[in-house]
Amino acid sequence: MTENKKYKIEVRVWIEETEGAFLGIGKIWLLENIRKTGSITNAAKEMKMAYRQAWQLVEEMNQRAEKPLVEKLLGGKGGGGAQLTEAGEKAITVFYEIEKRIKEFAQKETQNLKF
Amino acid sequence: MTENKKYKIEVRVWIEETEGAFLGIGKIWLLENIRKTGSITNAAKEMKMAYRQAWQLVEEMNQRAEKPLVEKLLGGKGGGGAQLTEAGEKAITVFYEIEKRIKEFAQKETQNLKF
DNA sequence: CAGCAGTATTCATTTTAAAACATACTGCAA
DNA sequence: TTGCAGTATGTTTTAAAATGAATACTGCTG
Repeated sequence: MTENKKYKIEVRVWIEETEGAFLGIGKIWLLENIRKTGSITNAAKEMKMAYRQAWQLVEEMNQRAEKPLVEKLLGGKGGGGAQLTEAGEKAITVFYEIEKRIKEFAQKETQNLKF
Repeated sequence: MTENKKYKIEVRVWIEETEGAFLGIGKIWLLENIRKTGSITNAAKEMKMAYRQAWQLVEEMNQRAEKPLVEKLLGGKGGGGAQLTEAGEKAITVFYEIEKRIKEFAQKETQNLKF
């Protein structure tokens, strides 16, 4: 009896805007970590990514969304921080909904793949 | 009247095997160019990629598919060449079919995206 | 007003991936 | 038996991306 390898379909979903890729799972994780930690600095540490990089991603998201997804607080108690706007919260929800539907659909296509 | 940016969903599809990513659109293009040109060398040129890289991709595909997708001919008239096996042809067909269905489904999800 | 913790920004360094280069090998055909 | 064109494979260069380090700034609080 021949041994059959198992193959499965994987799907990566992201949202494009006129200038190119706008929001994918990486930025969504960043948003979630900002929500969890209250700052870009700590979100970046959580994800073991450079603050600089995280800050740039936030900048890009904010500029290219119709309304900012992250509100940044400068100075003050605790030095400031960052928190999600309503639009930011919604972005997470909407992204995961769409991603879930597409991935579920893709899984259905995974019947009897052979190569 | 508020100006609304246009957002659309993009999807990348690939096939995974136990050891990780196995076959995505990049390798499919390579297969198609091998079919078109009859050799890895010329397929690589067509795609402006290094021969070494193209050769490694073919190697990887062949090892991880149940049966080789590309048959390589060593030496002889014209120095040899490469051509698709039946499994290689089928891989292209199957991949595009799956990708098409998933992308079509994803497009339907693109109604009224707002961020 | 000095300390603090985070944001904002520039510059140098490291890491990584890709490409380029170099050589050996294969087997037909002139 | 030499040329040829492609495969096979290791080494070196280059280019791109991520990281790290350094510095200024912000505005509350003791």
